[in-house]
Amino acid sequence: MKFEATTIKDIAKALGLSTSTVSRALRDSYEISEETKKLVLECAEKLNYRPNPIALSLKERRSRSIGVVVCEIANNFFSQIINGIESVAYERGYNVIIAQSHESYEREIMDLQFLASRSVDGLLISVSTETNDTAHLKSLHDRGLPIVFFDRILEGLETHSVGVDNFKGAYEATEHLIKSGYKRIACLTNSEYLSISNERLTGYKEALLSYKMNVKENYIQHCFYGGMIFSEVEEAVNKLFTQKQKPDAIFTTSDKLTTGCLKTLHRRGLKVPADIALVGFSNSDIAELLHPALTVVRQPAYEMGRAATELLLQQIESKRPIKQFEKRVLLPELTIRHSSTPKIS
Amino acid sequence: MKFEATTIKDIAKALGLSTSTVSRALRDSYEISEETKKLVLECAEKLNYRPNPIALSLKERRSRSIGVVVCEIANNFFSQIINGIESVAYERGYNVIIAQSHESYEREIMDLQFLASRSVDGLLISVSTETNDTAHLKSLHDRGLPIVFFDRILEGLETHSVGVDNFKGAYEATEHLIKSGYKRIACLTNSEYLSISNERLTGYKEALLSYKMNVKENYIQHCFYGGMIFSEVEEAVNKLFTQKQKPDAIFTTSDKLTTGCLKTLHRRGLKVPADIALVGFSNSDIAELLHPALTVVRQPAYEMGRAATELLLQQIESKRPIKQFEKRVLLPELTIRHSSTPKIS
DNA sequence: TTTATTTACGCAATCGTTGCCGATAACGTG
DNA sequence: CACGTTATCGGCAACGATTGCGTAAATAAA
Repeated sequence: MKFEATTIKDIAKALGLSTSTVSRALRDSYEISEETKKLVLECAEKLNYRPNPIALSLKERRSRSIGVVVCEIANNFFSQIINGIESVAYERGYNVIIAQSHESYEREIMDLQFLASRSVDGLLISVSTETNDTAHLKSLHDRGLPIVFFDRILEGLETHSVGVDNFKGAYEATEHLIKSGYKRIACLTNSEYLSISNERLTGYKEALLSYKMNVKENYIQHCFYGGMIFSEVEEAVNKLFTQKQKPDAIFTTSDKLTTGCLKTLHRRGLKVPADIALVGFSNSDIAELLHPALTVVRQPAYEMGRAATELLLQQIESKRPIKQFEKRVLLPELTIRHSSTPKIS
Repeated sequence: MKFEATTIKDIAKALGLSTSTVSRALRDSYEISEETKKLVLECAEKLNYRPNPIALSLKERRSRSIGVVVCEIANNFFSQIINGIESVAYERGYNVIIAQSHESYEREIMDLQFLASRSVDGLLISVSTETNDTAHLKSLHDRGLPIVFFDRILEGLETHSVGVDNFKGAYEATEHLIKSGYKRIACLTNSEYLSISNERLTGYKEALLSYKMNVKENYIQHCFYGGMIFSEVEEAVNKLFTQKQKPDAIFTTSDKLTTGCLKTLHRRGLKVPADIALVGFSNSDIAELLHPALTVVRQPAYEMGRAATELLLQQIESKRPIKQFEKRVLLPELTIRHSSTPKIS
């Protein structure tokens, strides 16, 4: 099964011209007479000619495609990010090739191999939870592949990056719980490898300290796979309830952790917020429909995707290597709903 | 900024061989001595050689990439589908290029242009809600581009297709409402252009008729943009409540319609299911956490994506044009939760 | 020893496009 | 008339990899 498209040769043959002339006529070169140009253009139209991007890629050594690596597509936050990425890429005539790491370092390396071998012009990546070194990225980057980090950012590689103010998001969420009267606030967070985990965790801790509350390590649970595996979340939540002093609120630091946590609380028959309050990072657009309506920290995912892609394309299309790298930080937004209703005590 | 990869020429030069010999050695041709092969292989390893897929594409007239057109990525159902698509494509060494139609016919045509010009080897498409003819697809299909429909299937084009038994899903959902004691069951559905809408609507109607209940046209509301635009859903729901006989249950036929409907009911201050029951198609994985826990018809989205991609790749890689087309129909699953609790009357 | 066969490799064309150079004709200039 | 200029166009090579064909050398067969 082949798909035969008309080439510049077909036009040349039809008009008795050379391919060079046709090529130039199509690119509106000054060397070609208006008459010939018109002929060529008409013929191209008639034969429905489309330049072959593959041939162009080969010649120009660029593919006009960018690679995107995320842990999962089926995740509100990332699908919204991809939406933003796709919108800019589309505007600028670029393909988006998507790969999922499924939170596996090994798979991430395979993804990069794959994307590099497909000659992507640039890379947008939110690293997997297992990733704690930059070796695999560095080798590509050193060979000249533009890379932009988004969401999960790795130190040790000089590139652009786009994220949110994780500290602020976490601080405000925790502060909100404190101000709502909660005294024993636990935190469910991702792998310690991830920059975002640590920033959010720090925000949580700082908020507690600001209000003269203790940071209890027992109240901090790490879920290595960040909610991708439900049983892990369930176990972490259960651990929180083995404490002598049971927490009266939980702050969760990612989308799947938040929903996973809520699910576990439901299964344990706990009432939110009566028995325990819940505030979490989430980009679900039905947070208000949850039981109870969820207080969430929402990230501007679409804008993050757009910003990251703009930075990447700017770098790809830059004539000179870029030395000055930008770290763009957007603001998360706290939306207060019922899951953190002020405590009655 | 360029990304220089090692080519077959570099190996040839390094070893004092011709490119043909290197090429053949790498492909383990019988014409090359074991000795030379070993040299070449070692050198390729050392220089970290990766064949340039663009050059291969140009020569073999295939790009090893497939195009996917959906209305929206940021939608549970479609992101799960894409997950399935990506999994098969990755296994088989294909790229996935994603385009969104945003439910616009015009945008869909542009997407197809774009994908065709990027020389995709095949196309997976769930048409936009505005699409009601096959002209744009037919011209590509006639020129030999393999196409597989999924979810939303268009008549008038002989291709493979993958969907669910929409009739059954809708029938069972409606039947469940009937058996739960609901008497005035309304239906919120998508554009009449879409095959899935009609099949689901028919399932709804047939269920009513089977139980000797009237089909009231006033109880059927079409949302042209299928929930993509919230205000449309809100308006449709509000219309249902202007009836003299207000409905006591709503059946919604797609993911965003279901959540949009629930959101509207919340805003109107209606209790579900006490004031009105709700059952809908949805692939949200937090349906059980909604208020109330939602009774849903869930489609095996991941499997649909996998099946569609397998059919497409089979067609792409087939030597002879395929004459016999398959319509693969998977089974949706009804999960009963609280939003359709038996009526107390 | 001569001829046939095998082994192992190189040359060149090809995919579609463009850049560089060269060619040709018409025309103007001194 | 000789030469330079300009306008228009064609030929060739190259991007990276594959492949049909040709061929030299080595080996086997006659």
